[in-house]
Parts: sequence; C-alpha cells; structure tokens
Amino acid sequence: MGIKKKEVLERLIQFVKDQQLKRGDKLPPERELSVLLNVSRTTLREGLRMLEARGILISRRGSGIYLNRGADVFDSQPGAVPTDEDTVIKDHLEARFLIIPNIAACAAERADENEIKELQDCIVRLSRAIVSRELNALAESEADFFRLLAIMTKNHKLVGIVEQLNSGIEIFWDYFIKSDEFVNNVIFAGYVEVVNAIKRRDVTSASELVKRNIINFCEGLSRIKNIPCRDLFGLKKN
Amino acid sequence: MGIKKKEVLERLIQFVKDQQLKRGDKLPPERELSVLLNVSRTTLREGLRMLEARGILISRRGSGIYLNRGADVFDSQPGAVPTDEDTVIKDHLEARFLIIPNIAACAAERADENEIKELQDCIVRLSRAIVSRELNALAESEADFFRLLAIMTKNHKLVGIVEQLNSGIEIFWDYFIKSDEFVNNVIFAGYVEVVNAIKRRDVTSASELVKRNIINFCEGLSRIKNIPCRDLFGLKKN
DNA sequence: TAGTGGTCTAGACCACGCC
DNA sequence: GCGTGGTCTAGACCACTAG
Repeated sequence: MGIKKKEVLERLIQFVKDQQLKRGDKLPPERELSVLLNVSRTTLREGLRMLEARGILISRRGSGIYLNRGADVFDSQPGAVPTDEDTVIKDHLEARFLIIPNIAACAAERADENEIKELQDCIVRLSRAIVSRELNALAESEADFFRLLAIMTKNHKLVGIVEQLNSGIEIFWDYFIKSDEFVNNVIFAGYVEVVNAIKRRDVTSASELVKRNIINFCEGLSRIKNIPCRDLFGLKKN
Repeated sequence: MGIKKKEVLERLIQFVKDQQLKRGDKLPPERELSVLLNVSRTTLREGLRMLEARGILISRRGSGIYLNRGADVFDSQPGAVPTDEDTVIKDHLEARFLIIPNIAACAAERADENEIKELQDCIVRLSRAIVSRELNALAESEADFFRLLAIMTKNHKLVGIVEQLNSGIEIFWDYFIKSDEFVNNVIFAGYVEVVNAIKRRDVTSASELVKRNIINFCEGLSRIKNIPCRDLFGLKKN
C-alpha cells in the first residue's frame, strides 16, 4: 500500500476524532477534505472507499459523506483499520471457519466434472508449493482452492465474498512455512480429502472436512505463535 | 456505474475472447491496454480492479496481469459480469442463507449491551421504513442490521465480508416493497425474534431464526417474482 | 439552480520483478 | 537497467439531490 494512502486513512480517522463526529454526522465535501488532508481528491477517494468497504462511512451521491454504524471502531481500536498481526490472522481463520464449510457443501452439490478436475490440478500445485517451500505459490494456490470452491457453487456473490476473504492474508504464510512437516502433511492431506468428498457428492463430509482442516491449521499455527485457538470453535455444531 | 466503466468491462471481456486467452495467459500491459480500449489508464484500472475482485484477473507488480481460474465465466455467461436481475437476487439470498446464520450465532455469543441497544434502534428504524414504504430507508436499515451483527462478532474480516454481501442489492427491495402486509410483518417479526435470541445469548436460536427469516423472505419474493426458491434450501442441516 | 459525489483524463513518479 | 503494476496529481465534466 502506498505511503499517502496509509496517511490518508490515519489523518481521516484523526479528523473524525478531532471533530468529535458521531454516527450519522456529515463529513466535509470531498473537495474540501482533500485540501484539509493535503492530498488529491483521487487519493482521498481511495481512502474513503476503503472505509466504505468496512462499513464505517457511507456516501450519498448529491448529498454528502456520512459516518455509519461501525464508526465506533475509532473508540475501541487505536489503529482502527490496520490491526496487529495476530488479530488479523485470528479473524481470518475464524471467518474461514464460519464461511468456507457451507460453501464447500454447496460446491459438493453443484460441481461439474471440469471443475473437479481443476480442483485436483490446484492441489497438485499446492503440494508442489509445500514441498518446495515457495511462499507465494503456496498462498496463491490455496487462495485458488477456495476460489474454485466458490465458482463451483455457480453463485457470483459467493465468488466475490471468497475473494474478499482471500484478500490481505499473505502474512500468515510466513508462519506456516516455518512449521513442521507434520502439520504441512496433515493440512495437505485434508485438502485431498475435501476434493474426494466433493467427487463423491458427499455434502456433509465436504463441510466437516473443511472444518477439520481449518482446525488443524489453527492448531499448527498456535504451536508457533501464541494465538488462542480454543475460543474459535465454540460454534462447531452450527 | 459510469458509461465508460461498463464499456471498459465489455471491451475487456471481448478482448479476452478475441485473443482466445486462456487461464494463466498474460494480458498486455496497462498502458498498452488503455490505448487498445481507448480509455485512460485510471479508468482501465477501475475495470481491472473490478475483475480482480471477482477472481477473474490477478495483477503481479513488476510482472503483468494474468487470467485466473474463474475466467471460464466468459464461456458460460454471455454478459459475464452483470447477470440478469433474477440471478442476482437468487445469488444474494443464497449467500445470505449460507453466511448470516453463523454470524448471528457468533454475535449472540459476543455482543455487549451497547451493541444490542444499537440493534434494537436499528429495528425501530426498520419498522418505520416498512410502514411508510420508504425504499431507501428500508434497504439501508436492513443493511445496517447485518452490519451490526458483524460488528458484534468483533471480527474485522467478517465486517468486510458482510459489507461485500450488502453491496449492490438495491434492486430487490423494489419487489419487496410491493409485497403484501403479511410478508412484511412476518419478516419484521423475524428480526425482532433474532434480537431477542441475541439478548438471551441463545446461539442456536439466533442462527435458526435468521435462517427461518431468509426463507420467509424468499417465499415472499417468489410469490411475486418467479424465483425458484426450493433448491436454495437443501443445505438446511449444515 | 447550486453543490455534492461519481467518473474520466493525461501525465508523473515510485517500487517491485525480472533479465 | 528496464518494464511492469501501484500510487498520486490537478483539473474537467457528468448525474444526482436538495432547497
């Protein structure tokens, strides 16, 4: 991310705090804000769009920009938008756990032969990346795996959501790649099982195996980092 | 959406088809593409970013832009990116059904008193919008409802995902608003029940009630439009 | 009609990848 | 070093909303 872009976010948050703006309050017009924050309007809008994607702002054409529910992050969180690494990783794993199993189940129901073939190719790439310890290839093929599951559902919205889930997750592979052989193999084996479940059209297994896999993942990570994984899985029955 | 932006998407898709580009193939550089498609680079990049968000493209800094898995949409779908209204609505409802129940369960576990108060206020706004038949207020407060659920989970990733889910859904309220009093009341009552479940910290009920609510919603809509709702709910047990 | 956000342009420099 | 995508600028016009 650019230097300016980050600065814009910080200054924007600082501005909201300084002005004691509350939910529903209106921000100054974009042209004015860009002068106040000392950036071009385009750059400002990049930042605004980012906050809009988090539900913090809402833009109304012809009217103005308003603070939204969710603006309270400014109070509780010091940095608000970029949080510490551990939190990002924890949030990501939890989001996976809550969302991917259902997508996998749906994929098992609707996948066609070509798509299953794709998924198998994806696993091959994944395994190559694991044995050769190639970070980028690993992150990419794993993202692909989830992307393919979403595509299998034939639901465009889900594709977009998985893409959002996949974004900004490069960090945690740094830790994973350092992990021991065992965890890698367990996790990889897990992916293979998921594909097999989908091949059999076994909806329930597909969902459960994905869950199991994410839990393995989490346990592997918690052995290296101090991420409390325990409280993530109280919702297992849902 | 702007005229140019739509044109860019169309021309981009046409370009990929004409050149017979397949997965993994590299697109021309941005500066070149912007000339080919006769738009500025900024505008082009808006379009590229949109396709990237759908997992169709992938940009590699210093290297190039590549077609990704998921590019097959060009084959199956005529328009590829913007599909017909019915499909958009169906996809949206299904995505809700697969994702929101788990988020509601998680919210029931973690919500604090202030947030529950917020949710109640939100319902009040929702009910006002329903009785007065204000389309925008209705869409907005319903989006808020889901947004608040995500915020309650204290998981930033989920907030982003719900925001993605909420986006681009203005259309289907057009239909809803024409619906009969009964459906409206049933749906509204459903929201109230969800809030009560969260208040009681009843994780299971929160999840189930949300599901029930989405099903009601779908049935209400299918009475007006010809949306096949039946096949959406084969995954109920997961 | 005035003011707002939305889109678009042409051009500049930066940071990374690859040779 | 060179080409690529990433960021940033300043300024223009369009489309919508509100008074």
